[in-house]
Amino acid sequence: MAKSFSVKDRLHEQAGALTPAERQLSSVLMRDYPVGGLQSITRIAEAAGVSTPTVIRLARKLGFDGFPELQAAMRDEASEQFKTPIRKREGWGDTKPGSAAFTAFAEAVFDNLSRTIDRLEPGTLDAIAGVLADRQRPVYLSGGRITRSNADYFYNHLQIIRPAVTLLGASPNVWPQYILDMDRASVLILFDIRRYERDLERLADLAKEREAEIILFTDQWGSPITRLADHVVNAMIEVPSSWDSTLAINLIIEALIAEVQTRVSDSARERIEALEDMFRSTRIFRKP
Amino acid sequence: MAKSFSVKDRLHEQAGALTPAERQLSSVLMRDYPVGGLQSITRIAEAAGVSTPTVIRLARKLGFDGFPELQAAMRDEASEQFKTPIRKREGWGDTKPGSAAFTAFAEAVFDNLSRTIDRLEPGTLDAIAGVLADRQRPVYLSGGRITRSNADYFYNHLQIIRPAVTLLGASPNVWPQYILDMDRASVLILFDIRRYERDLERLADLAKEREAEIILFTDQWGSPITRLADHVVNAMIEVPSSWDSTLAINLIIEALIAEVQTRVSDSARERIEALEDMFRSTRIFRKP
DNA sequence: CGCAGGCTGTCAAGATAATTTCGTTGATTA
DNA sequence: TAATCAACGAAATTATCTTGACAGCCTGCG
Repeated sequence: MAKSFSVKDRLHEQAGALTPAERQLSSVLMRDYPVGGLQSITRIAEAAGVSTPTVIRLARKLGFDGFPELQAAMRDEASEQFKTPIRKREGWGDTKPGSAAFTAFAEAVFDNLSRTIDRLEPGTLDAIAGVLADRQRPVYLSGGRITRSNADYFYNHLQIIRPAVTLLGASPNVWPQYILDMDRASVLILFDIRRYERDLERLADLAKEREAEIILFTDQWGSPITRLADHVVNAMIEVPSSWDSTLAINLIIEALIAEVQTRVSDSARERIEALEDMFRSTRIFRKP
Repeated sequence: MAKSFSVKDRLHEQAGALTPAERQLSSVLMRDYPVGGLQSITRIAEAAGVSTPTVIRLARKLGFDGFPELQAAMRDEASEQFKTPIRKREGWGDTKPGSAAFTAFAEAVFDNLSRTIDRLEPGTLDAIAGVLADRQRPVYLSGGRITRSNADYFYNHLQIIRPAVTLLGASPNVWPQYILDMDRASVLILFDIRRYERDLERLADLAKEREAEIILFTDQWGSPITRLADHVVNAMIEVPSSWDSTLAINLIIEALIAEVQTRVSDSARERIEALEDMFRSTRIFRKP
């Protein structure tokens, strides 16, 4: 291969042919590219958690004679990029990641995330995490046409962390039997963003009659269920697209998963370990 | 080495106290600042036409312990200047959105998102959108234990936008019948993040044998499927949690949905409207 | 179950870099 | 014309890096 390829290019080109340790290393190199590669081989190896020979092997695989040559190449690239007067830097400034549309989209998402966080009531997450960390309380989840995936994602994790978690299926016909089981200890997590769905509201009504605690994830305008909910998370969902973005909802979900996991950690540890044993058939890569 | 002034500042500050040889050296350092200072002391000394002890004496005069410290300082400066504007994200300092844990989590997510974008190969999104916008090509999706939800989310939208979209179920037992249908026109979208799953790799193998085009969403380290994939998206997934974050993957998914929607928009419009009519007539939602 | 082969770390030798020591140079001054 | 001293580099010394050789480990296969 010709010398004109950047280290980044070469890494990507060889991506498929890299061994696990080399991938690990590659990701460290990319992390602070290209300046990160300008320290001694020892330091780089340490940062990546691999041995120094592995670094050399990667350098060779990329077509260099040895590590010093790789480093020289990266230094040249760094120097080159510093010389270009205006930030022609890829990624954001302009151009590269495809269209301007993508940049606009990404910026809207960033904006949504910050604004969603800003708008959160201080105690809300804490309260929700507290409720979900109580293993005595059965948890039910349901979502709308689109947000069903979000409910599914939340369910997926919760159900591993703690017992008594139920995902209400897509078809409202089967909901009543679950509703029958609800009581004041029950927790119902609902997702309802615009194009608010009547069925969900009815579900919330019935659950409230049985005094279940309702946690609602909705959009900036607020689903009608707001009036019934004990805890409400308003996420910003508008992006330059025909579709709404549920990324802000996912952010909150993931944060809650982390928090709930922490709170129930002792009791959950054995649960998770048991599960992992069962999943052992799938190979593990590398614990951080 | 008390203060945190840049090397440039220190050189300027000491300008009057420099000896001729040091002045010479200083000017060489400034010529390709700060990257020029990142080679070995020998090379720098040669370039400046001075001896290596002179370099060390200058480093000490500037307040460093030795040459390596000076070099580390210059590397940090270079690295700092390389950071993309978005990533600085100093904003929301102390907006008390609850715990410090949450703030840390949110910051990690922001970092993940921007780094994921940084790392995207320029043409990738474009290429993927192009493939998915071709309504002649049947699309199949599948994911792992956790990422199944992401696949589901993508499926949910794609299936509304265009025909011939299939979500492969949770149980690998039923995959073979779908694989039988695949050919060189088929597109297989896979999600595989760490704790890479063997079943998915096998699926990819079989699909590749039938010459299907494979689109892979994986993590920063890269699933083994990378070697088989025609398009790869590497998302950063590490957060301060026991669980990995798939938010960056979702960002790309949503961006792709927006883009594909735009490309097929004319033909998709009638499709969506038809669907909405059906939803309206059966019952459920109201318009926002 | 045992073997083959790929992956990766340990170790030690050889190479290079960084620092110290010390002597030379040249300018300044008595 | 010495004597002094800062500036500087050559060479020696020490520290660190780079690389090759080798061995352990895991995985896949018969």
